[in-house]
This record gives sequence, structure tokens and C-alpha cells, in this order.
Amino acid sequence: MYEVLQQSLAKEINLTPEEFEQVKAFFIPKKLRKNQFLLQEGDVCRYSALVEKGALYSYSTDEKGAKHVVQFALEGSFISDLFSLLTGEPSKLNIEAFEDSELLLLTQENRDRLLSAVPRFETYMRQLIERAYVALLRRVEGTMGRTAEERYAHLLQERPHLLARLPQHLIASYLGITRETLSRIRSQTPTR
Amino acid sequence: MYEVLQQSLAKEINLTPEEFEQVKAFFIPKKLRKNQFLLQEGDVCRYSALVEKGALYSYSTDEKGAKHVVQFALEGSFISDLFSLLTGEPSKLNIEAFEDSELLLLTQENRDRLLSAVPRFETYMRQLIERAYVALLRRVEGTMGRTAEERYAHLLQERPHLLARLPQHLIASYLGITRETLSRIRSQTPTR
DNA sequence: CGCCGAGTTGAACTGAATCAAGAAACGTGG
DNA sequence: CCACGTTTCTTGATTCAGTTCAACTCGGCG
Repeated sequence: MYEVLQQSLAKEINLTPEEFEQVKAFFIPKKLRKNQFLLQEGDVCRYSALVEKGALYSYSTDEKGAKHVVQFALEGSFISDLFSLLTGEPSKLNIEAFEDSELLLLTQENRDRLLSAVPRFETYMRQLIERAYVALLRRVEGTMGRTAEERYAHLLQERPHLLARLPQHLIASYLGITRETLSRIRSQTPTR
Repeated sequence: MYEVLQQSLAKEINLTPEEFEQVKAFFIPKKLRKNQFLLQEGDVCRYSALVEKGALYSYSTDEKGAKHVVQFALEGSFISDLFSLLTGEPSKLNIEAFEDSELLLLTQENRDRLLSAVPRFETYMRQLIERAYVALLRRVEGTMGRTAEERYAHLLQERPHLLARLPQHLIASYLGITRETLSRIRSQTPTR
């Protein structure tokens, strides 16, 4: 259950086995089945979630009822609504599992306690966010000023593993295009 | 020269005057005139820059020579190419001043030394990035699935002060639309 | 004074959305 | 394990927002 956390930590900072046990204790395990929600629009986001197994995504819903995917999280990624988490305001996002999933939740209170207990954890947190920022930036770059086809090609190149696991309408939503357009693009580009 | 840094720090963490003096010493002042570059495509980004005065923006250039604005930084904001900074790879971005500016540069080496010298600074760094992430996310939300007009309205609402200082072609580039389209939108929306 | 970049305006064109309808895949219960 | 309903995906026809191309204005700045 804690393998992913362990690996993730090991990449960034060195912890003694005792420290790791200490860290572990602050995370709350949780399982979600496919189509269950971790967060619903209007609720305040209380924790960030590390995906140990499975896959989730976050999205907002606009006035016309259209979904807009914000983030996908596979094994090893964190997902949450950072805005709501930091400000305490109700979230505008939904976070939903699109596969059966196992998560480790870190509440803000636990995070703060953990930071006091294991100061080196701060470095880990910072690096996580740095990575998330860079990933988001790449997404912006791969979207802005690009045609639907180029966006798809970009995603195909950056995260091929993702595409294999995702239903198409989520891909389309993530790319900011319609299902129909994506379908047409795919029929022309032999699915490598 | 260090007022902005001082205020920025004060918001996030408490430092004694002595600690602040210590922190200051790691930042390198630099002035840029309008249209001068802080970073050019192909160079490795060595530092992040806090804007004490003035305004800069970062952008990439695509195959067809079109600019795509990534970020604007006014007083109090940091700007850099985090990707290049973290990986050491050559940057794909340019960072240019669009007003005469005064900056405080923090090299990665200095940052690391500073983190050792003043561990509390790590918290500040983390919070900076958290904010940058949230800001970027809002941009994505304000762009994806929105019409040109809605994007402009969103920006007008979120950062009205920015719009007043920016040349229009940069606004257009940031919004991912053409100058012409922006011009037409503005002619219909009386500039509040 | 004249030039050049920035902004405006108009007309034609086009990539992608929308509308519509059918085919395939999926899962749920009998 | 099959039948049925629901959701996902595909394909075609039409429409429209925004780009592109082009010409013209305006406001600096050398």
C-alpha cells in the first residue's frame, strides 16, 4: 500500500527507515471505485491525494454543462484542488476516479504536523509542486496557438501511456476540443 | 531596492532583521531597460528573478515565428524558466522587459546556500511556487473552452491592472488570439 | 519630416463546433 | 450467458467564430 509513497520519497530525499515509518503515519489510506468522487464541487478540499493505484481526474463544469478536465493523476501523482486547499474556499472542481483506485490522503493539518516532525519533508513538498508547475506549463505550451491535431500529437508524444487508459471523451475534454473532432483526427492518424 | 523582497517575505514567514540581512546578501541586483532580455532562447536559465520595479514577460516562438506569451511578471512576482532552471537544459523561452525594470536575481547555487543558511526560507519558496501554480491553473481555466471574448473578459476581471500597462499585441498573444480579433472585441466592449 | 511599429477595419476563407443519426462497446439484471 | 438499455464513438452536413490577408490610420521617435 505504501510502495508508491516510498519510491516517490526516495527519489527526492533520503529518509531513514524510522523516519519513513513516521511519515507513513500521517497518510490516510482510502479506496475509491470507478466513478466515485474524491471531491465534489462546492465542498472544501481538505487534503491532497497520492495515487497508489488506479487513476483519477479533476474537472470543472461550465455554465452550459460542459466538462473541462484539469488534471489526470496516475500512480505516483498527487491530485487535489490546491486553490481550495490553500484558501479554504469551496472548490469549483470535481475529482473522480475513472478506475478503481487506492489513495493516500494527506490532510493540511497532517501536512503541517508532518513538516514540523520531519522538516526534510518540506523539500519533498516543494519539489512536488515544482514538478506539477512544470507539467502544467507544458500543457499550456502544448495547447496555446496549436490546432486540434497538433494538441493531440503533443499529448500522444508527452504521455502515450495515459492515452491508452483514457476514454476518448476525457482526452477530448483535456485537449479542449469536441469528441467528434478527436474522433476524426484519430481516424486519420493511425493509432500508434 | 529590497522593499519588494522584504514585503514578499514578510507575508509568508517571520524573519528577524538579522536574518533578513542574511537573506538579502544572496540576491544579485540587476537593471534592465525596456526591450532588453533577461533570458534568450537556447541559453540555460541560471536564476529566478524577483521584479522589484518594472515589468517583464516570457514567451516562446513557434515554427511560424509567432510569439506565445507564457507569463507576465509585475512588481512582486518572480519570473524564470523553471523547466530549464531545474533540468539544466537550454531554455525554449525568452524573458524580456517591456518596461525599464529592476530585478533581484537568485541563482540556484545561492538558493541552495540560502536554504541551508535559513531553513525557513524553504517554506517561502514552497509557498511562492504554490501560488504560481494556482495562478497558472486559473489561466488554464480562463482559457480552455472559452471564446475569445470570454477570455478577454476573464483577464479583465482577474488582472485589470495588468491590462492597463500592456501593449495590445502582448495581451492578444497571452490570450491565444490574434491582434485583429482582440481589437474587434475591444471596440465592442467599452473599455471600463 | 518621414518612417515604422501598433492598432483598426473590412472581406474572404477555414478549422472546428454544432446538429443529427447510426454503430459499437459496455455492464447490469434476468 | 444472453438481451436490453445506456453510454461511447463514428461519420456526415451545416454553421460560425476566429484567422488570414490586405489596406489604411495614428502616434511616437530618430
